[in-house]
Amino acid sequence: MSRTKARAALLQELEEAMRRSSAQGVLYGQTVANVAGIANSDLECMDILYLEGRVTAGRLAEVTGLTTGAITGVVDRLEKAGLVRRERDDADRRKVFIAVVPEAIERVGQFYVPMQQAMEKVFGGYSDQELRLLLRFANEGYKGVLAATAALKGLLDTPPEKRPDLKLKKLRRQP
Amino acid sequence: MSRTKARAALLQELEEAMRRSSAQGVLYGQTVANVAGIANSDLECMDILYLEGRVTAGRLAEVTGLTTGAITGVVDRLEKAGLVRRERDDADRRKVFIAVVPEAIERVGQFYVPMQQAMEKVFGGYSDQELRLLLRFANEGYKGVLAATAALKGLLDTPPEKRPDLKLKKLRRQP
DNA sequence: GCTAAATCTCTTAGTAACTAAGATATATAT
DNA sequence: ATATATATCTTAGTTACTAAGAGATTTAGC
Repeated sequence: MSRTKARAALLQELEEAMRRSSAQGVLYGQTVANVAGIANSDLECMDILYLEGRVTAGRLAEVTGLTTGAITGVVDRLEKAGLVRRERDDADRRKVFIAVVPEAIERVGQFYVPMQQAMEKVFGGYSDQELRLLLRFANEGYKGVLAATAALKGLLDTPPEKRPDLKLKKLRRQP
Repeated sequence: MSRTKARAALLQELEEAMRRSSAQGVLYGQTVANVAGIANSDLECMDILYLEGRVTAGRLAEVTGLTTGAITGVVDRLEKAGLVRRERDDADRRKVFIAVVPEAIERVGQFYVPMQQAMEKVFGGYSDQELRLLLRFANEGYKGVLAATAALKGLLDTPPEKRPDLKLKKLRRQP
């Protein structure tokens, strides 16, 4: 096998391995939501709030791709559960900031313990230098995925008849 | 900063970076479903079918965590869209295998092109040896996530009053 | 072999969470 | 000031989900 061909094979194997592990990551998230007894979108918003801190309802809609109406429902449920608080912005009173209540971090975070333990075990098999490489990849990968998401979203703005549409939604069973 | 403390900080940074990039990965998947015009679960099943090949309806339910009734709906939509075919097992006629129709790979796969391109660009910055490290990590990480998912699912079998429940579901807005 | 239990998918009825459109409240621009 | 824009919420209708159970087929016990 030639040098470049070996690399091509490596890249393909890597792509599949990443795809597989990220698919399993999605399933872990679904399981967390399930065990915690909250909707998937609710957990996703908690995750965004954890990473971004206090954000507006509109920002949640933007990031998750949900409508603002759907976000109202998400925040209603999370607020009623005592996980987040609505905080009106005094500078611009149209805005509503959503903030995680302190104890919620722990209440939700406990369900990530199995994942953290598994990851600590995996990381244990790597040297500091190797971990730094993984960190570099994680950061670059994040930026790559972010760019890819933006590129894909661009397709939504292209005229629908000009892009291939699978037309799967709004299908009802045959009588 | 001491040697071990440096590693602890590195691990924490790594965890956050992974969490961030995997969250963005979820969003990419949602965007694909959106652009393709199919439900999230439908795409998830297509992904499983791509990775595992021909699988039974029951296996899809097991892997996705959906009920078999929900899978019937997923497969109905995918079949009507011409992306999969139901194939009754002749050896055990209760079983229904779901198989991706050949052209569907391309029809769905096109939406992963932006991601592949972004990843190729990222991978370009790594030597073969480094890529092999990433591959090793991806494989070990997959196993770790798989184990973590199983561990978390174990909580579902523990008596609900014995485990911390967020009790968020089935909440309705106040009148 | 024949009956009972188990297994696999599908059906049905009801529910939760979503979208689309527009209402409301506040902010910005002319 | 008035008009336009922005941010969230509300309402009505839709979609995809669950729970429970009905077929259809297979496996186990006698």
